[in-house]
Amino acid sequence: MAVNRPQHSREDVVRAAGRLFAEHGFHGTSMRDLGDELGLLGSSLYSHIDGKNELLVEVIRRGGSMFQDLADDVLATDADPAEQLHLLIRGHVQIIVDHLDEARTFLNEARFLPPKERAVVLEMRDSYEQTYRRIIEQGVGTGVFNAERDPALMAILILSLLNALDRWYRPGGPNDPDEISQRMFEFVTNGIG
Amino acid sequence: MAVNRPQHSREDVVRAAGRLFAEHGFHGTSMRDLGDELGLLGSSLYSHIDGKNELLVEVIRRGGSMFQDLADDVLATDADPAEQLHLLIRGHVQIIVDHLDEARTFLNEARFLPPKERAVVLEMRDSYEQTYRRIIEQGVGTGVFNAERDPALMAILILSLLNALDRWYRPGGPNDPDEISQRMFEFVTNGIG
DNA sequence: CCTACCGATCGGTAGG
DNA sequence: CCTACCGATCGGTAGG
Repeated sequence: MAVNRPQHSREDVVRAAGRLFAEHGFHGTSMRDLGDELGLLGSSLYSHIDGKNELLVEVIRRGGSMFQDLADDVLATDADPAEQLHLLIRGHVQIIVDHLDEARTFLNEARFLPPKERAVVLEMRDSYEQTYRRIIEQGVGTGVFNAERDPALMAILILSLLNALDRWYRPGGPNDPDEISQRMFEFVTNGIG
Repeated sequence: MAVNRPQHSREDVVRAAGRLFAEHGFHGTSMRDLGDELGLLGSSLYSHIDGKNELLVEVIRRGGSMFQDLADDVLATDADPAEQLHLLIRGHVQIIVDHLDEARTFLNEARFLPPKERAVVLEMRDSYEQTYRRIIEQGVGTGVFNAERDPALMAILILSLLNALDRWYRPGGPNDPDEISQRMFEFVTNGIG
């Protein structure tokens, strides 16, 4: 009897894992759940991957690298600080909207990563936050921002706004991504006062 | 042989559950973990409670009712909209700081509630969000706020800011709660521009 | 609150 | 990718 032919790629498995981890959480998703999602047995997944933890690492790595790439891209422009902040906000919203599963898993499930990989994610987040902080500081320097009291806290608050999007954004909802980023940028620069 | 004497109250069990659910998530916490936390066996917990789900419901109910009470208290004042918003922000920050475990469980684990209880939480959140929206609308009416384009979205953005606090607040950290709420209020009203 | 369990489910493996 | 498992752990119960 020949071994059955694979019907799915490793890529399919990672994507399905992202979907389930985002919706039910890492500990709320069993390998059998994941198998069901793809129409095969839980045990069959091990021909594509080494273990459940590897899937979490892979999904979160994908999520994290998108934000990292965005920060690199924005820093590579010679736009002024206000424009760079606008680009960061627009890009961040776009990532969450376009890659909701990976973003949600990155934002909500990273604490369940093995210690070493978890440390890597914490460094990535810190570096990403520093990008915001430096741009704010530059904007304070040129007078376009008025946050000299605490740019580090302002960076946290802006990221709080952005990262909460994965909790209320619904595809096809009343607000499209461009409108959301525009309103967020206006809120960040002017508040509601 | 007499039955052993209880060393813990139901209250102890619920509080310990809040601690573990907040840190490891509902599905990342076993009844044996919870027993360990209290120095007894997992099976012994069932003399205090009916099941694991009941603990989740109870912890989240406590979290949610604090925010509900805050909204009621603030609406009962005859302060102007800006002052009411300030009170909401200060109260919300205080709740998260003072009851971090219940707040984190309420904010992050409610999706694992049984359907009926989950629906109750969604209603509570919606009602709480409406409180923010109405106060913003009133402030727009009196001219103190400038958000006539979308008060509903502004309410979401303000709550995004507030609810993210449970992710970065560390007891005894560099920012005390009063300072955090003050900076948040300034950010909400003026932004960083 | 413990002893002594229960059936179900977990992540994962050997072999084809 | 399936068959046929494995030991460990899960939420929970009966009885004292």
